[in-house]
Amino acid sequence: MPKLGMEPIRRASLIKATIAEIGHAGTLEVTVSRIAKRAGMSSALAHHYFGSKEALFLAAMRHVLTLYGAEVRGALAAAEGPEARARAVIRASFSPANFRREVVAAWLNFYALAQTRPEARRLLRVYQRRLLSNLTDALRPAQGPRAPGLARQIAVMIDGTYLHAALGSEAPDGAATGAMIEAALAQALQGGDA
Amino acid sequence: MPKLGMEPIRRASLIKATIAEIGHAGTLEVTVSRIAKRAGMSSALAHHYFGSKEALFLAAMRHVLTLYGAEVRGALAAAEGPEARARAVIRASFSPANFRREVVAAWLNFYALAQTRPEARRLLRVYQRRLLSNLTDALRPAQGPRAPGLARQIAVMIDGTYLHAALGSEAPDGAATGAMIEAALAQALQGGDA
Amino acid sequence: MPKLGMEPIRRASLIKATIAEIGHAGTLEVTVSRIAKRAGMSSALAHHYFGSKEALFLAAMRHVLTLYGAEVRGALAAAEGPEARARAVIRASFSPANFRREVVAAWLNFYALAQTRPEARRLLRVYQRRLLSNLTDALRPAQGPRAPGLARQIAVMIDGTYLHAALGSEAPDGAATGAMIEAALAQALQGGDA
Amino acid sequence: MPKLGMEPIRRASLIKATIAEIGHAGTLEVTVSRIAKRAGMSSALAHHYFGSKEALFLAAMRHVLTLYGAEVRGALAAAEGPEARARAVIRASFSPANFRREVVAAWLNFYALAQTRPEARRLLRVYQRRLLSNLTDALRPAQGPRAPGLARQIAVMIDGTYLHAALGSEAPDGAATGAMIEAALAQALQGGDA
DNA sequence: AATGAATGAGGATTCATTCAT
DNA sequence: GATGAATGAATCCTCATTCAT
Repeated sequence: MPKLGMEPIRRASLIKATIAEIGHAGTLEVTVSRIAKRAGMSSALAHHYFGSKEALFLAAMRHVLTLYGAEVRGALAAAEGPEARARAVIRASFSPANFRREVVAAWLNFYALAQTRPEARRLLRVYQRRLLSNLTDALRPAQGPRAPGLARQIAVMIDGTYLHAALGSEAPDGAATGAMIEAALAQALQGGDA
Repeated sequence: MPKLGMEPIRRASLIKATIAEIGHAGTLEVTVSRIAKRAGMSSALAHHYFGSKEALFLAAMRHVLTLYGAEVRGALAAAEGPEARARAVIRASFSPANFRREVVAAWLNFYALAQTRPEARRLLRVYQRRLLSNLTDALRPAQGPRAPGLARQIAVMIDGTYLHAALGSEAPDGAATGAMIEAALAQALQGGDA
Repeated sequence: MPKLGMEPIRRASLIKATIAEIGHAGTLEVTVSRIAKRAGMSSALAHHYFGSKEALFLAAMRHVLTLYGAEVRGALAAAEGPEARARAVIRASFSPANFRREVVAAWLNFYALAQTRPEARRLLRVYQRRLLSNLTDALRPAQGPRAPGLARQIAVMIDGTYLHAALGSEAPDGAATGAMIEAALAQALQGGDA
Repeated sequence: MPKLGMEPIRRASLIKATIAEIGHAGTLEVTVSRIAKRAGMSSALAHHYFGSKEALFLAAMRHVLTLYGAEVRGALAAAEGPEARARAVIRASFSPANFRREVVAAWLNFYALAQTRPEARRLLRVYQRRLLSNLTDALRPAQGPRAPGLARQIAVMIDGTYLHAALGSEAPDGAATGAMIEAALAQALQGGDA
């Protein structure tokens, strides 16, 4: 019997290395060799497991989006009350795990990738739609017909914040950023009630 | 017979072609040859005028940012009253000239470029700072200490909207988008007054 | 529990798969992996049994030539009289077993292989020599000194026909082809007698 | 004004080098780099002029076939009388220019190539058809309905001879070979008349 | 016996850039 | 000013082959 069960380990290593490398370089123009080296293997093995550079990129995207989705789901489960649910989504978006320089850089580059690769675009669209529906569902009980508009507004602010963070030089401050958006939300809610 | 005064024309052609090509490809991975061909000259000439691919990209960025800045300035000059000035900035951001698929795609890619190239980063920072100060200045008379926060909120929404637009499949609708942000602004102002 | 006696079975599978794969691809540029997969095993096992890709190719060649040789011998044994013996050789060359698209393609590629690999060349030479002596022996009783020339003429026609068949789009028609050569032979004999 | 008119020179060099390299290696598995080096340039330039390895191979094939066609046409023009015309075709096929080890090896590999590449197959088919019609036309005046069969017989012998020559170790002897086929032809004609 | 794991070597292709004219 | 010519360096990808289990 041969050495077995390496595949999932290698795949995970490669995905992690891909995100790290893209984050580090700030570009999608990273070579498969670099990624493989960071993951501790030959580039040939990377191709063996993923078939192509693009497939590797897409897997990395899927991974980031999956992690994010899981975090949002977890936060939603723990939240009680509509407003709390909306805040939970925001907070998850800026949790330390997601809102790291590295991941933010990768995220931005995935947006760029989505311009060219249909599959990447599809993935991001799914993410957007889910984010939007999560927010809308959370806001509807209290805001009724204003919910979709508010949800969009918040979604746009989350993405815009990522964009800004990608430009900052220091490590992005998730807490502060989240607070800002939550404040905007609070104000919006308050304004609406007035 | 060397044609005199060709330089500025050639440079402009190349910059325009660069933006068009990046917008069309949705990537920075466009070749100098393609750009040059679109501009109706040899790639060698492109190098002659700009020295390197990177320099050409930066010039294109500068061009986009300059156009945008001019538009904002124009709108500001025509606006009367603080709120009108804030709305003017928003509207300029989504004017037909700026908020085209092509330009949006280029813009997004410039953000990605800024991750790697300090000069690109510098340019985008200047743009951000100016946008922010324009908005803050416009809002301060009526909002006082709330102005910076509101300004940041709007700025983030503008950028977030660009990001979203880059993902959409149809031509982005500047009017609708601008209206959404203006509505958010109005609400924020109203909420603040309450 | 190691299965005993698998070796000959595995080897035969691999040889068959090699011919099939070359025939199917029309090239020697088939990978060991593909061959092994077609034979239902891992490429590592193929190497275990044959040591190298080249050795596998040579074994496949040997197989084809051996089959052909057997067929010729069988036909000769059944033939009575000089002319019948010559016709038997021709017929064997275009028997359904040998004159299949797949085998013809492999055959042609083996000729190409013989350009580079001495062992492959040696094998083909042996085949040629045998074919020639079979024909010569068959023709000598009736044709005397003309036998060698006639034999060569027929041999050349057989090989040329394979070449043509390799180019045809439909499955090659062994019966018709053999008939043509036999007719040529008959004419030659008749012409000689005249 | 730049250095001009290199293209045809380079293309010719590359085609010549391709044939030489294939002939020398006896395989299509020659690298573009080797070909380019033999032609005295970088492999990048080879790609610049031909676009791909396959295109280069096809151009080389076309060249060989064109040369052959020209030689046949020349020989036909000089021949007087039906039989002489048929002999001319044969002789041209074994002229020193065409029947060189190198070219024969390339020829054989082109046949192998034709198994995979439709364009290569098309080219060879054109060659075959032309050869056949040349021979048929030459033979019809004297042989009438027997012409097509005879033509095919000769064509097959020509190709078979190339195959045999590819296997020989010494430089192939065009004169002797041609003579053999001509003898076969003569005999066939004589036989037919009988 | 058998195979998944792993890689080194190599090859086609691309491209920014330089240069001679 | 302008360009065809030319290339070095890189990158993705493939594959025969080896090895540990």
